[in-house]
Amino acid sequence: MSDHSTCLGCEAPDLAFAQHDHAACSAEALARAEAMVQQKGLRLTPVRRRTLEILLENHRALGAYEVLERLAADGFGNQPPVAYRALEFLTDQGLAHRIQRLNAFAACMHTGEAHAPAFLICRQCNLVAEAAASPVIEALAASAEQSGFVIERSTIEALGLCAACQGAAA
Amino acid sequence: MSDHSTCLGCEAPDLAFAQHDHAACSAEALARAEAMVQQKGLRLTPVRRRTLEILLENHRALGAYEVLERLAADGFGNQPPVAYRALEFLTDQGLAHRIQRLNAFAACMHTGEAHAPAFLICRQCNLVAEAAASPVIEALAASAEQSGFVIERSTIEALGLCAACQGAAA
DNA sequence: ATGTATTATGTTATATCATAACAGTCAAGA
DNA sequence: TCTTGACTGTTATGATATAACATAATACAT
Repeated sequence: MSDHSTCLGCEAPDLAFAQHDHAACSAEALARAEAMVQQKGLRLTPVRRRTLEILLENHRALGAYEVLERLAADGFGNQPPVAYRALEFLTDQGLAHRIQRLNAFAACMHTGEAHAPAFLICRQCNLVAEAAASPVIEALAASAEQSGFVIERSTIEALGLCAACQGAAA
Repeated sequence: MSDHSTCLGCEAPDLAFAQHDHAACSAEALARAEAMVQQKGLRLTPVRRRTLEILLENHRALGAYEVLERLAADGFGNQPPVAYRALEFLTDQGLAHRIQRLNAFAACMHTGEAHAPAFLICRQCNLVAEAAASPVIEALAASAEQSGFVIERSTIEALGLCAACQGAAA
């Protein structure tokens, strides 16, 4: 599955903040993950799959220990490496992203698509949306190149208020 | 002092990676910090001043515990809050920046100037340069606004290789 | 100059985040 | 079926960060 014609994330870049059929949204991400992993000859083992499901439950970022708690409740190991390893697998494969600012992890909403993500983090409701960062990164790369610096990986995270929370605060 | 005609940082956006008179560079940043703090009616106390000096010694980012070690050696307290509080003061006042990716802190090279910084971090020599992120952030803000998200603070950090380290690696 | 409020520093204790190292288990292919 | 590599679990520890309270310095009004 590399066809994104049905990719909810692609239709709504700020999906997390929009009303949407979340059951479909997460089911699709899971299916996409399974296909991707299989195609690479890797294994979406029970812990890994469950970890992804947990992240997919909503568009918040979860700390490793939150994930661990959930995994332990489901009968998996309850020591930190269990969660960290599953999260590492998911982030390595692009199925999840690490949000530096929160020391937390969020499911990827653009699995399979080459994408340099930027994150919009609502400080009120904690929802995290994955926006396209390509133009942003290109601008940065161009400016960096003036001094010969070559960018390999970038972190772009914005903290603010989503539309709903602005309304609520007012 | 709010005149930037002599601001080394302004002349060379990627100062950290360029050869420069670092004694002058750090002395200027310190002087600028003192002026700025005084003008705001705040106090650049000995710990705070020393902390800034330590960060200014080179263009690397230092972890709080590295700073603490240095402070303790200079006769200040040797418990974490000593370093964290000084660093918090400096970052609150815009005299230093936190590098999320490294859990570390770097002296600000554009004190007093309104600036949204982006950081270029060389993974080889660990130098950190502070580049202008305004265009980058504006692009991001424009895209975020489409869904009504309002950005308050952003983190833009790029990891890569500086010109010198590319040469060394080759 | 003296008392009072504020700000800053120091210390203890603990919370939170993350990984090294090793042992046991499972799955796939020779 | 044996072996190999990958995965999971556990123990232990390291690294980063903050809460809470006691003491000290400063500012400032009287």
